[in-house]
Amino acid sequence: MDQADVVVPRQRALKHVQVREHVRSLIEAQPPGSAAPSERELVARFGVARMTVRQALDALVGEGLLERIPGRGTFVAQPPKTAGRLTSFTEEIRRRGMLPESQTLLARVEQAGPGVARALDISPGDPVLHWRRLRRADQAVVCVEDAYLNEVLLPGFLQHGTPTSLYEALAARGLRPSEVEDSISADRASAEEAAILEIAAGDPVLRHARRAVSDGRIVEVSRTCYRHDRFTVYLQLADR
Amino acid sequence: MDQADVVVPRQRALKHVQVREHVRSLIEAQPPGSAAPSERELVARFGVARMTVRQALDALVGEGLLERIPGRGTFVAQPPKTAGRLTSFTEEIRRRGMLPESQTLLARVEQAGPGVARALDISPGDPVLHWRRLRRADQAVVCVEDAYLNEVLLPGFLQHGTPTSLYEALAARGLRPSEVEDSISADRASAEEAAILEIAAGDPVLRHARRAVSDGRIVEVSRTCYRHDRFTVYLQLADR
DNA sequence: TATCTTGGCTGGTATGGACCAGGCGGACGT
DNA sequence: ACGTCCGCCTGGTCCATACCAGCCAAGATA
Repeated sequence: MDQADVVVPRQRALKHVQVREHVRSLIEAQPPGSAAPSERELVARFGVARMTVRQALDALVGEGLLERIPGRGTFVAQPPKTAGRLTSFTEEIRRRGMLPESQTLLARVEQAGPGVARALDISPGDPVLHWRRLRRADQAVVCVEDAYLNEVLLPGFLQHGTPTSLYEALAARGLRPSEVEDSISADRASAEEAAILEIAAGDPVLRHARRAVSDGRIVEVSRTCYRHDRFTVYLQLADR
Repeated sequence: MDQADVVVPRQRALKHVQVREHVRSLIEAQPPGSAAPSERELVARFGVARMTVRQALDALVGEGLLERIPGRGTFVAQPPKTAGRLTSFTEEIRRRGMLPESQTLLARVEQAGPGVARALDISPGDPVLHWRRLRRADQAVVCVEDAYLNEVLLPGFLQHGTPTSLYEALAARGLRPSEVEDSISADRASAEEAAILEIAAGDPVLRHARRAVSDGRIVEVSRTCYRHDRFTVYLQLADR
């Protein structure tokens, strides 16, 4: 093996990706309904074939960012539409125009118990990161969350301070969840939960359990207990 | 205007549609993982350009029916995966292997109040079907549901008895919801709800509100109140 | 026999040309 | 002043060709 084989993965930018990202940056600040560059215009600007431009636009149309109207042009599609999907607490609170905060109550490596081990698809006793946070929105206490992370996938995850957004930290490691299994139920607050959430024991709470999968690997298992008066889950589902 | 202009809209079958449907029929009986015809094979078979074949296969890949593997071929994808989506109470209970039952407490045409009118996107005072049902799973009381239906879209809906499954009845009229907006929260049972659900007033309940859209028209708005000890919402979400 | 090379397959990217139908506005004729 | 028609622009469809990278098995080589 000579040096020539030790190439940096210098992926030469694909034409259609260049065009796609250029258009994406053009339209992301545009209001819905405004016109995107025409296909032939992009052909001239980038010096590429029209099929290449169409491939780029197809991707954006597929993402729901653009809308084609034959005979008229290509336009920025209506607002996010099916927004807020697969979001974390931080992202969800921000989306509602509030300021998310997070106070770590506990962050340590534990040995997985049988329940957590099964949920994370590891063996009981394997190391897991247990991270308990009290979460606020605009200063008001909203929920307490216990997250269990597969330590093997996240070496030294909590060494350099605790990130604000778990999902953003996972994304930075290429482990952003792409699929989740959630369960949502109502229950009574335990004495411990009530103390943390500043409510009375037995008050209604919303429980949310999540198993998050990234690239076929289970990266996060969490259980969250919400004050019933400060949080509602909103969902948009579509059959396709 | 002569007769030549009065053409039947004889849409000559588009090539890529022909190829797409042919491949669809080929693969719909195949087990996941089996190979689909290669692109060049389809080019030869249909006498079309490869771009056309790719356009056809792109559509099927987009539908999740096919999966491309560079250097290997195109294969029938794993089954839909994301099962049980956009289901009604009846379907959801059946999916859990229990027997759903429904007892109509109220079924009549009312004048829409301001809240329901806004949710149904009609004017206050317009006629709406109000249908309240007590719902059971394996005989056990689970929830009470208030559904409001757009009377204009469903003439004589409750005339010939009340259907068991609302969604199946809607499907029979081509109005099965394709998109829904849900909100889920925890709360305390009101005195009336508690009496119906055979629990104590103030006990925790899970509230579920839904706006269901079919073909761009809002067909159903409902509010459901679940006993916290007998129902949990399960969800599978995926980013795409 | 075990390893290496190679060529034939796959899908992925890209070019450049061609024609169609539909939206739309300006030029034209009434 | 008004309506019609035509030409330009748009995206939609389709063709023929070319080269790339990855997979894989068969044949060549050590």
